[in-house]
Amino acid sequence: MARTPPTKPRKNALQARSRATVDALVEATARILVRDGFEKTSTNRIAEIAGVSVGSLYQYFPSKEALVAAVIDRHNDEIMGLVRTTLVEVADLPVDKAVRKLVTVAIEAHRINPKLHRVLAEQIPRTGQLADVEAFNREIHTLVRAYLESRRKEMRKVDVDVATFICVSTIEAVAHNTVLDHAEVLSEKMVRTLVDETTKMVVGYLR
Amino acid sequence: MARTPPTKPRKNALQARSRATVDALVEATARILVRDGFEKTSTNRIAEIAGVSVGSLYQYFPSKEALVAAVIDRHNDEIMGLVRTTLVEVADLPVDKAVRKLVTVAIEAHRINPKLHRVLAEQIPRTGQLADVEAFNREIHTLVRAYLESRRKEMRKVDVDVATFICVSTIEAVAHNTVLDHAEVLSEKMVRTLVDETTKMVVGYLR
Amino acid sequence: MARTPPTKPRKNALQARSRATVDALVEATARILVRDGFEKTSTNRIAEIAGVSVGSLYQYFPSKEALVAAVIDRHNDEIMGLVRTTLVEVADLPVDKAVRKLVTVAIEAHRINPKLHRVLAEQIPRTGQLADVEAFNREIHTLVRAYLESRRKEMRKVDVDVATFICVSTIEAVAHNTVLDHAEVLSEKMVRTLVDETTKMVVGYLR
Amino acid sequence: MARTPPTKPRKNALQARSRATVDALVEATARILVRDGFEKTSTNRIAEIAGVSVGSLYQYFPSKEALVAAVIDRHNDEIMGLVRTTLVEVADLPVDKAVRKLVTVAIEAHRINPKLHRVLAEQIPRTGQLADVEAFNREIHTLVRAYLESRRKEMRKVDVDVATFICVSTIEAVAHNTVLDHAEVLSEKMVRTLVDETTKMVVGYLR
DNA sequence: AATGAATGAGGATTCATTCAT
DNA sequence: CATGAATGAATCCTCATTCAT
Repeated sequence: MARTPPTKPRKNALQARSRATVDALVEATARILVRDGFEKTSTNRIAEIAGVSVGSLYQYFPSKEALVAAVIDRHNDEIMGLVRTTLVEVADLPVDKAVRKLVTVAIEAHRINPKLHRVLAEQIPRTGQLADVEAFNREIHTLVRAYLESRRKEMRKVDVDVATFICVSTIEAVAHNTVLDHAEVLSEKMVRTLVDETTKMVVGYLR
Repeated sequence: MARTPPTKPRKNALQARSRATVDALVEATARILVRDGFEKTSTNRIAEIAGVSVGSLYQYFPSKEALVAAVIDRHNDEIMGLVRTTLVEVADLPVDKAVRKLVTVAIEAHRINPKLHRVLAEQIPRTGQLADVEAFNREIHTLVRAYLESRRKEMRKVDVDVATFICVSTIEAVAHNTVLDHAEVLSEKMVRTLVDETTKMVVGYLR
Repeated sequence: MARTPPTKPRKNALQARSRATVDALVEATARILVRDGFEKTSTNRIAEIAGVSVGSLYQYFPSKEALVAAVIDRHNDEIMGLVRTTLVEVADLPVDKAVRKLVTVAIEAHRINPKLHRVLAEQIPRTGQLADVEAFNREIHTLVRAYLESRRKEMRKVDVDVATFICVSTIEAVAHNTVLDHAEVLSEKMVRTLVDETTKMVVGYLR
Repeated sequence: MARTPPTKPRKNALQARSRATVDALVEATARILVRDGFEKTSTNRIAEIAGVSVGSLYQYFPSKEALVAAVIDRHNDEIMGLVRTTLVEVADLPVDKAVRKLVTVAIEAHRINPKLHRVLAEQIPRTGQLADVEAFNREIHTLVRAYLESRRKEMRKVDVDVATFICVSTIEAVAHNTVLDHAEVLSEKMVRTLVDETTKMVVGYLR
């Protein structure tokens, strides 16, 4: 394995000014990542767009990768916010209603920032410390698994882990391809159709 | 939009020696891509591993991207070979048998060279001329769609395009996650279970 | 000639607190110089180790060089303390006793802080204002010369300046090489032998 | 210990053009080292002065330190050439003649390029792989020791290692200080006086 | 006086690409 | 056709120093 650059933030930046700088840097990174892709994202450029000097950048982030990692974390947090909320809402619903909500939220999550999502999906491995991403995946798996476990009586006999794996993969893939392939032109009707169909498939599979 | 480098091979390399050089270069590119990742894949290194001078490399490929594109094409060709063959074999089979075969071949395809697959999946967009990849996706879609169309009578009423989209997404995702997440440790039993379950879901959905 | 940075301390630091800060800074500089070498000695690091902000550092020292110069001065002062004392003690002693004492004190001086001594020996020219170092050398020369002058009757006919130059060079070199080459492993027996031999050589030369 | 950059040349550069490039780089490094000192010696500057691109520099030297090491080696080779020759010439001479020649050659050696000598003396430790320098010192010690050993009968009873250490240190120090302190203004008369006196001291010591 | 966030010039190094041989 | 030396723009990152608070 190649050695990877450090990814942990350098300071915690609790003061207001620092906080603003850090935010500007992460925001700028996200923007450039979307506009130019990972390879063309240089630290000098990030600093420039953030309206900050390179020196400040390195005061808070030890490397380019650390910035990308911060962007990933921020994005994942947004997504996890949605997903967690949904899974709580869904806890007492029957499988069909729940799956529909999950499919819907998956698409919503991908729509938060589709281009960023794509770039990040591509760049995550290069970030080195992808621990956060694995944690992200694990949490989703755990939450979904817990739901399925609690609804076992409505379902046919399945290995819950296998079912979780297949459902999460499927829903994620449909959402990903829906949002990313069809880019910006995504009619509400189309979305509804895809939600319907995906729900049908997953629910059919579980029961 | 940034201008992208040329990606077409420079000459047709009809002579035997040329052919060998080209092959060596593509092979070397693939190997380094797997070993070191895209960022550390330099043309000088590729030439060295291929046992050729950089000058010769540029005789056959106008840019680094062209080499990566060639690797992608070669990999996609291998996959498409499998898929096309399978879809021919499957043409006269009922949906359940057919889906099972498709799921199986999807996993096989991902197992051809999982590491390369992963790297390529990450690098493709950066290649500029991603036309090839879209063509690849389009062909798969077309082939599967044709099969489903021909088997309409076994299926419930669905929009064939939507069904194709969902089925292809699902099968691809399960295969991808199965092979890449579970890395090298993938028991045959596990594979069979996942094939069974995925088949069950997709077939259940189509009928 | 390149312009050199200012090297004089910024204020006289008469207040007790100031004095403490200055000391802490000089001490920190010396420590980092020894630990990390000149190139890795940064003002931010010095301030940190000294438990002071960079801003404060620049309140007392106008440049990094000024700090290094302060360290050099402090070190030279320690050495000159020893040497002056010894030359006073030695004033009434015959040449053989005197030389032995001088050789001994030279080795002692190098042993005060050998690592710092080495780093400083390497860095001094870069300090710009190497005036202090020349002053240091001049004072030693002057003191030794005065002693030799006063003992002329015990000695053969020599140019006192030449003799001073050769004696000081020799004693300094033996002390330097003894301490720095043989690093930490320097038995007392070895030291005694070297003192004996060097004394023999120098005394033999003078008489 | 801090990690040190690589110091071994990258290629052997046997072709004529390469050889010229390498020479130009080493020569340029020496010149800049003398003119601006180690800290201001940047690779871009070296390349510029050498009339070569930075890229070429890095084709042959993996780091700035490697270049400095090459300069040191070249300089040491020049000196060792002189010293070896002298020790051969001196092999059959009595101690007094021999020492005189050695003192003379030591001063000559320091006069090859006094400024470079000074800078290198200061920078050697920072070069990391100082192996070559130690080898250099070891060889001098070995050669001188062998001579003294062979002339034992002319000498009083001494530990040959101790005598070698003291003689080499002394001669080196006098030469060093003579050439470097008195900079450019060094009359032949002065040199002769110093050679005479140093020889007298060392010979007196050995007999 | 002290703080420490911010600055940005400058330095080391890489690598796709060209071109003289 | 092949070679591989040469190029130099571009990138990451450091650190002495300043200055608003």
